[in-house]
Amino acid sequence: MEARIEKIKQLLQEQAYKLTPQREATVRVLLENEQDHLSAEDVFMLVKDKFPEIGLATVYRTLELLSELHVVEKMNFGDGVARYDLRDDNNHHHHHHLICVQCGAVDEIMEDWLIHLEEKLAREYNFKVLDHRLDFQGICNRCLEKKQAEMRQNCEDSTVQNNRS
Amino acid sequence: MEARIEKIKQLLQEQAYKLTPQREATVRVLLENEQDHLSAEDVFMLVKDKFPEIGLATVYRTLELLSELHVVEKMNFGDGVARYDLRDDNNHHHHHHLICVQCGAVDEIMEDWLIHLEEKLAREYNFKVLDHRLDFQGICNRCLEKKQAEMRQNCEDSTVQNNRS
DNA sequence: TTACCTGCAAAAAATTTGCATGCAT
DNA sequence: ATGCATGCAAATTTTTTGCAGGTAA
Repeated sequence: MEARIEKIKQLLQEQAYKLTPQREATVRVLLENEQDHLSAEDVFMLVKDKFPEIGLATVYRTLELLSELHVVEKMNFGDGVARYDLRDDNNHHHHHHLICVQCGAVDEIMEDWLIHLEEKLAREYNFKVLDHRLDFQGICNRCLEKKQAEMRQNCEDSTVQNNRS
Repeated sequence: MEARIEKIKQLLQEQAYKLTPQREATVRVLLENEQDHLSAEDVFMLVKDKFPEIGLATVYRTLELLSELHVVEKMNFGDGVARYDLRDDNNHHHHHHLICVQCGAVDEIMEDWLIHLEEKLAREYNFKVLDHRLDFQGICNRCLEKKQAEMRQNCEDSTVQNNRS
């Protein structure tokens, strides 16, 4: 944690930016919620707990800055708000998203399945890939299991009823 | 074209919606610009040419409706506006996007490269895929060629200068 | 100092909603 | 007449910007 903050601090300083207390608090919130996909408003409210006098605009400006430095990635899952994902130490993101249309959860797959597709693109389409994004919409394992459990339950119920009648 | 309008009309009527002149004009604009990725505002301005008294809210409502019926897909490319993509006749979209970070062009690849990944997801992650989205950010062939041409030009220029001196 | 940073408030941009009216069945 | 649809304007939501003051090298 401290090491990653240090690294981000260096990155900022290389470009003559400062890691101000507000920026550090923002980065800490992002690190502490790395698996979530927080909106600017989410980040703002979490930062406010530690740093009540911060303004929303500062959070926006910080996220914008971190986005330019490729420390975070600005994403849109189609719900009208931008969400921010921390990138890994090499400023790469090798994950894909599994978006559950039932419960809204966003899970991640930490593998990169697209390397050979990127090569294919360079070769066949003359497109130089700098980054990619892969999202799947569907039903997550938890919702599937819940549904299966319900179906089992219904089945048992009807068995009981059959026995009764 | 007329056949596809007819199909959409049927889809609407199945759900007790009407294909009003405003809605038809909107759908026609989408069909005529199928390869583009129009924003609501874009659609509004194009529809206004044929149907000057239409309101922006109606366009939004129509796009929302078409989106619910899976006639169009609402997409976000991260520039703050929602864009709308017509789906094919089976309400599937088998395309991926090539987004040029230089000129902003959005090209499409009309193949589906993810079928075996979707199988893998079902198998290994117990995730039921309903839809997916694959975008690549990078530099398109046109910008690459332009850059290459410029480099050739620079090279020739310096040769001339070398000859002169 | 100088240039960066901040909070606040106002502005801008995108989208949604309320409402009176219109139109088809 | 009933209920869906519309245009307009107002409201909401998300994000950006202007500005006056603060701060650290």
